[in-house]
Amino acid sequence: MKTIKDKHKTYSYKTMKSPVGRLKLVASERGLAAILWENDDPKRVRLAPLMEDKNHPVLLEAERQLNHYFAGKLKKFSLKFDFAGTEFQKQVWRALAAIPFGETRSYGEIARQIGRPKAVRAVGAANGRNPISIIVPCHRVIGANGKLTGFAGGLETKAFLLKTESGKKHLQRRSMDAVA
Amino acid sequence: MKTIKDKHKTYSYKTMKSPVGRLKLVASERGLAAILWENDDPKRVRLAPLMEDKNHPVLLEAERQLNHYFAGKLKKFSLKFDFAGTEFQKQVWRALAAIPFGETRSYGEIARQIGRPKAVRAVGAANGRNPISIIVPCHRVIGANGKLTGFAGGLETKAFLLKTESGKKHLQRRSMDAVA
DNA sequence: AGTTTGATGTCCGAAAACGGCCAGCGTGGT
DNA sequence: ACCACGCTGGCCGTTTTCGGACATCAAACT
Repeated sequence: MKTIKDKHKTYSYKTMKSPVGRLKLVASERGLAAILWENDDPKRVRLAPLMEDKNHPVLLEAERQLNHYFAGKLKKFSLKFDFAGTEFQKQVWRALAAIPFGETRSYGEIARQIGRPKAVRAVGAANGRNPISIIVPCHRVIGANGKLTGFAGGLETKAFLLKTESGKKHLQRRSMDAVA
Repeated sequence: MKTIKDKHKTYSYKTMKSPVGRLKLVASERGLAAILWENDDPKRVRLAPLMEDKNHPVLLEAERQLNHYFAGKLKKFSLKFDFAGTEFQKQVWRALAAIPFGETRSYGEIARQIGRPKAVRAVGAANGRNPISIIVPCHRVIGANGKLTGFAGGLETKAFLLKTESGKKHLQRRSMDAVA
């Protein structure tokens, strides 16, 4: 039984096409809440009541910036987020958002950065729960050995995104090789 | 850790004095949500963000009716409720609300009434979680043998309320004896 | 007349499982 | 010596699972 509907907040969503497949953008009145893949595991990011709203200002703006990004014309997103998660998760996600275009970090680096050097696997888990794909660039986090380990949108997509952003610094090349 | 604040609904509350101690009335825009005892176990009824609002119309009306009730001038409350609970719990609570002034029911009777004759203990549990004390008269539910078994506001209060309503029918007298 | 037993929905705490990890070793090949 | 691998063990937040405990009561025992 157990039929409480408790997430009283409701979200608006709209979908858009992109080079990495159809995306579902989700927002509340407080900001962008999620970007999900077409076949995203429904229990990876959990959001209660969704209502379609193709004209939600936040969604329109997010779509606009994404299009620019995929066109190679935008390297830094500028949007308000409405994260729903634990304190720890939000710390991780904020750290992710700070990784510049074209660079990568290891899970350990993120762990150290948020002051929990040993919470490495936990960072991995939080990464996997990042609700805002692409814009909060969890794809820029790779193994300390340069290997691409996991990605909700599929490893090919992760590789594609990194390749698109490539020509930069860090472990970029090696990670590309690692997935090939 | 684990610090998600998820109950996005916010409630208004105000307190009032009564013959059974200070009460805290809580309401949403949809109706009365709770009436709690001064020293109510905080985990008995859980409500997220409370904001004091002494002029909330629902709260004022509830206070008015309660005062009339304690003055012996009101036997039937008339208010909109905003229950937060499982389907089962809401069924129980609705059944409670239907018990007339001055009468009592056993946990088993309630169980049968909602069509789950065997869910007797579950009814007891749901009773214990009744958010709206007094107005949703969980004090009118007693053991099949007439004993007063439990009450968030204390058994004395339960006895007091029943006594106040007494002079009616059913197991009333016996239950009074049972607690003495 | 007491005592035991089984059925029921929900909550709570404890414990275990589960990851998008990684440093430290040991091994085996050059 | 060096490197590339792979295995191992420990680390950590979150999720899941599980075992009781309840505002009971009729029926079947002792």
